[in-house]
Amino acid sequence: MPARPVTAGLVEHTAVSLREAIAGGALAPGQRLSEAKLAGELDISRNTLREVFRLLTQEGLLRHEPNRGVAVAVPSMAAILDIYRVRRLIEVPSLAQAWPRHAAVARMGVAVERAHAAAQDRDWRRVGSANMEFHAAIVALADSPRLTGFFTRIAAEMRLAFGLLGSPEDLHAPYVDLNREILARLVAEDQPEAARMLEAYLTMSERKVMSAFARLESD
Amino acid sequence: MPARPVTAGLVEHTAVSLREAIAGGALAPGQRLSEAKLAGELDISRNTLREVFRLLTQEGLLRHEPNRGVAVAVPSMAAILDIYRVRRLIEVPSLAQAWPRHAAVARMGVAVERAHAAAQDRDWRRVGSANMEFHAAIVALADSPRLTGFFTRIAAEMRLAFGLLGSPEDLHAPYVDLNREILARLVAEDQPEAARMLEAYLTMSERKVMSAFARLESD
DNA sequence: GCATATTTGTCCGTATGTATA
DNA sequence: CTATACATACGGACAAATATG
Repeated sequence: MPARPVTAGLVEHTAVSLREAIAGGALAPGQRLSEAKLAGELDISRNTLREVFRLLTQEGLLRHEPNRGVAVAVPSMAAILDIYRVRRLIEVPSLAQAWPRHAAVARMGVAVERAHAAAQDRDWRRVGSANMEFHAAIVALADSPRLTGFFTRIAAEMRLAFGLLGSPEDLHAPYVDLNREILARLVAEDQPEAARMLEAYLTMSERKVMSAFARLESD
Repeated sequence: MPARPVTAGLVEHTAVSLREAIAGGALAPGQRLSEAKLAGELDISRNTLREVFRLLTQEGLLRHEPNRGVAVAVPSMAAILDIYRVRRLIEVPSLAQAWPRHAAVARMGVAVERAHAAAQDRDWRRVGSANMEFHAAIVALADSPRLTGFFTRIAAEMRLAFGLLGSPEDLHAPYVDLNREILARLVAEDQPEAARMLEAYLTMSERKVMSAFARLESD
């Protein structure tokens, strides 16, 4: 039984599956992943799986310890603080200097509507996803491939943290209307006010995430 | 003759070598890298080399085309514009909000001295390296692991571009004294003026790089 | 503290599909 | 259009490091 007939994209395909498994909480933070076992479960070879591990390690979703294999990354307080500092640095100027008729503005609108619909269904995980999409669109306003790629990595780490915290209502719900308001200010060409609101959002969100995290660690 | 006795770090070690080969110009931009051939030359297995390729592709030094292998990335005008936009976004706030007695300030000083010494030797490549180290230290002022990692990736791309342009005197020499002045302003706790000077540097440098690039493409 | 089992790191050989001369 | 080269992926092997009893 020689090699499988599929010849392309197995690594990328597997990476997508693993990303979802991690962000979705199927793999708990800190859990070690055995090459041999996982390769067997996914029905791919160890060599292929190792390449997937390299990708996800680079993205910050896995951590690699020499001769000890890889484990799902565990978000720390320091990591969350750092992530919000970076988000402030990137998102606020992107929004402040945005052109109000940029294509990404439409993406922001779609995200707002999706968050609204999800909130009516009381599906807070979907609200969280839509919210991240909203912020990804803000970064896209800057038209910088490198910034966009960097934010994608950061967003993956945030999803990991949210998965650890659960996705309770008060972590995502308050921002549905705030996001809509930010978008309205932007299309009204009042970027300074939009940027101020975004900064307020980041401060509030950071505070909530940090306190939820503190509750979690005090077990 | 079974597996080689070395057991750790072969991938990282090889990645370092390849990075230097690329940044140093031993591998020309656009050149395709054959797995089998390179693996033979470096005396490592193809599987190991493929993992190195994943790393460097993620860093932007190589480009990967499905079923066509990897090639050394070729810097484009768009890439250089993007890099300088990102550098402005990251470096200027880092410096503006810096604590003048941060440990990274010492690194800045070392970089200034190294650049000075290299300039007296008229070794413009070494001047360029020291200059990048100076700016890496500026980013380190922000104390953000994610920002530092991101800048490392950007710096690798810049070295690639400089290698393509050659390292002529006028591309690096003017900044030795300017960097020293920026550092002096910072230790004098005049961050606003230091930040202004940094912004002026970035504008000048970007202009020179872009025009050198344009000369290169008009062949 | 030692012998042993497990797991990672690396190698090789080979099959298959895609691209190119 | 055929031949050839090459990238992609598989499986098996073994040495070294780590974990376990």
